[in-house]
Amino acid sequence: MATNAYPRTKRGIARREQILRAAEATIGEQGFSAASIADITRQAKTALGTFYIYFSSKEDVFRELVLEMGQLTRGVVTEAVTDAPNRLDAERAGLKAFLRFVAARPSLYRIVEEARFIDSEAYKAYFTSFAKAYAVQLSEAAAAGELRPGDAEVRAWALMGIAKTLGERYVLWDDTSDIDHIVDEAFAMIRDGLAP
Amino acid sequence: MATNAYPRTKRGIARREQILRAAEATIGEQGFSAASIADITRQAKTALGTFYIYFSSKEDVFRELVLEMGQLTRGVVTEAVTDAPNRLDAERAGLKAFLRFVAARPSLYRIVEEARFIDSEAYKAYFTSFAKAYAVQLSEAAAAGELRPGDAEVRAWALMGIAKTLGERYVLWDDTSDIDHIVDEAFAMIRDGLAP
DNA sequence: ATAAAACATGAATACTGATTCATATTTCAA
DNA sequence: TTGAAATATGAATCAGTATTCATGTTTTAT
Repeated sequence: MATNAYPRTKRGIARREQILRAAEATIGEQGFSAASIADITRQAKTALGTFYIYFSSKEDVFRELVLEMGQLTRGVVTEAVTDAPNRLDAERAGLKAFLRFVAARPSLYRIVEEARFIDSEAYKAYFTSFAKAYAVQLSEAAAAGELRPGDAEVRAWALMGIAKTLGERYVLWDDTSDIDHIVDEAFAMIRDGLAP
Repeated sequence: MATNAYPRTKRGIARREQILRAAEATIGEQGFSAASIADITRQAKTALGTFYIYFSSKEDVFRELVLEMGQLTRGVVTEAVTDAPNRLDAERAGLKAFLRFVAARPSLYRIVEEARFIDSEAYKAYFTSFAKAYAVQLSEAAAAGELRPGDAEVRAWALMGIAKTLGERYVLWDDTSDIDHIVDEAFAMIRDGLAP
């Protein structure tokens, strides 16, 4: 029926979740195009048609995963940052929390990045909204004298760029590295710059 | 014949180039999956089958475009950096040259980013090799006292992350912004850090 | 207990688009 | 000039897979 209706029974709720997690794993590993609905339902141990009871299309699950990632990342970073005594400490804590999250949910992270090519609106919305909130924090911190003055929006995007790229390189590609070391080095640069 | 042989006549050389440029534009705009061979050859004003005289598959043109981007970026950045008096000036010049290049060849840039999902080996090779050369520069500059000491590899990836993300946000999404301003703000952060 | 609503199934449908191929045309070395 | 090699053509082939649907099974409200 391609209803994408929310399930009304316990069984339904569980099935939908099964399929969502299978989609996360399958699409995360194989990529959006290569992952077929059959692959997803096979992994979820359900029949092919069951997929369409809960999702109206492949794009649809994908979008839901991107949304989910948005909420999770925001939650994880926000929580990590709450008890930081100042903005610079918050930056370090936020970066570390983000990289840990990438390590914990690599598939979800890859999906968000692929969203750029599958559902660019969702991708833009995700990062633009994140950047906006981020810039507010940076701006306030600068006003409070906790940061050197500067364009908060450009800074927000630059800092997100650092986090994204380090996550890809040192967590997705090579997860044996010591995250703490990466965070320390990157943070030193963020705090003090490269000038001697 | 799916030979992917290099052409032997002037006409052949010109045709191959036509198709390559059409592939750059078409794949760059629509993305790899959405861009069909028919779209590409239509744009190149050739017959569908002609494509397979010069390229063995869609992946094949794609890979060539990624390679091409690698050479061009390296060339552009290297040249921009040659007559910088010191490493910090080189960073600024390199960032500006990169953003200008993204503005000049947005399709090529999008293709490289999509390579992560289409031909991840080519993608990894491209960035790993770039990062390696970059890290050498940073390392030597630090040894010469032009930069504060620090992990050159992490720095290289962080700096590449800044460039990539700013390129996406301020050039691909919103090319009306003033590139010089973006470069100045980002560079100030790279040089001096965020600490007050 | 029972019927209506939810949910599950997987074979069949439908469509897209990559790749091939038999056939023409053009180029170029001898 | 000429014919062998290169190049051009686009209809036909072929494979994959997203989505539907007719038919069962399970759950839940009464």
